[in-house]
Amino acid sequence: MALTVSERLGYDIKATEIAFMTAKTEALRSMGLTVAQYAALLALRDNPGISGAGIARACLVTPQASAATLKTLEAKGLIVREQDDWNRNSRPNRLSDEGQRLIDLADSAAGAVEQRMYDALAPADRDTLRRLLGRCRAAIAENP
Amino acid sequence: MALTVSERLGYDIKATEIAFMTAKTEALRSMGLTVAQYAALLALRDNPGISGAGIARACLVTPQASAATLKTLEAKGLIVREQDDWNRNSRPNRLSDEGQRLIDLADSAAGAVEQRMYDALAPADRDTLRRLLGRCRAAIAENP
DNA sequence: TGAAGACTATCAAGAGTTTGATAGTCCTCA
DNA sequence: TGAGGACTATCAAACTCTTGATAGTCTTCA
Repeated sequence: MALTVSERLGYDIKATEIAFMTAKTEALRSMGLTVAQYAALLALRDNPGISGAGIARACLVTPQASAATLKTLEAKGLIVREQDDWNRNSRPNRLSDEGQRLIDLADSAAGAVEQRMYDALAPADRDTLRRLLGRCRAAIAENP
Repeated sequence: MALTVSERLGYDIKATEIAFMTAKTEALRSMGLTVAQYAALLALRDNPGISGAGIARACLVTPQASAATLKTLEAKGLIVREQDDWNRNSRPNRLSDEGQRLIDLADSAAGAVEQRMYDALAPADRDTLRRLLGRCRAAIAENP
């Protein structure tokens, strides 16, 4: 017997993800950043010199998607794409001064959304939510 | 003080949503349906005659996106787009026989993913998860 | 040393979605 | 009755992401 729509947890998860994206998009609009660009800058701030592929993993997107984002960020002068001296096939990325300034500003705006969500839940609730979502992912990953 | 990445609940929510989408995409691949098409057919099965705008709301996408999906489904012969006799500006959509057959088949496959997630959680856990996600959405919606 | 495997970067093409805008239709209330 | 507001459908353009494929580089191990 199939589950009715209201019984499906996927709907709640998707709705929450969309609400989250919408709020962040709104918060970042005035500074001309997309959510993807913000996420890449954030990963870059926390991991200076990270590769494009590393950013892709951190942001849960494909390497191609992150490459496109980095291209845009470089054109905006927010990051510097180094050429490794030892001539390797990797291009470490770093924030420019302007990028550093902007990500701090952006994180004040978009991070506030996350912060509201964080503050709305007691520490035990946060652990519970994380744990339940982890169980969901584990269940999804099971073999059919 | 900004939250560290590991403290951010948004990451867990996004990761779960992606895992869910990936599993459903995989389950539907063999029958040539995308997740968006599956979702539209499901909304249509549960609400015969629903409008395109109604499907958009049910699927949490824009009316334009649902219109594109319906166009594809009509071309595949899975739905019938009626022209309201009373000449209104609405086009009720219904499943064709083939569409009815396919959505049942598709829901066996993709619904199983949802079912695994459902079965992995005790009833109390399911309520808790839904309630916590609801609190997150409420917090996100608050005024900054 | 040399070959296999894993990782990184990038090009190209296609699919799907969003924003923005236009127009017809229905309902409500003054 | 008639104007306003809400809803529906749809066209068009831009954007982002994905899949698919190619090629260079690093590491490991026989």
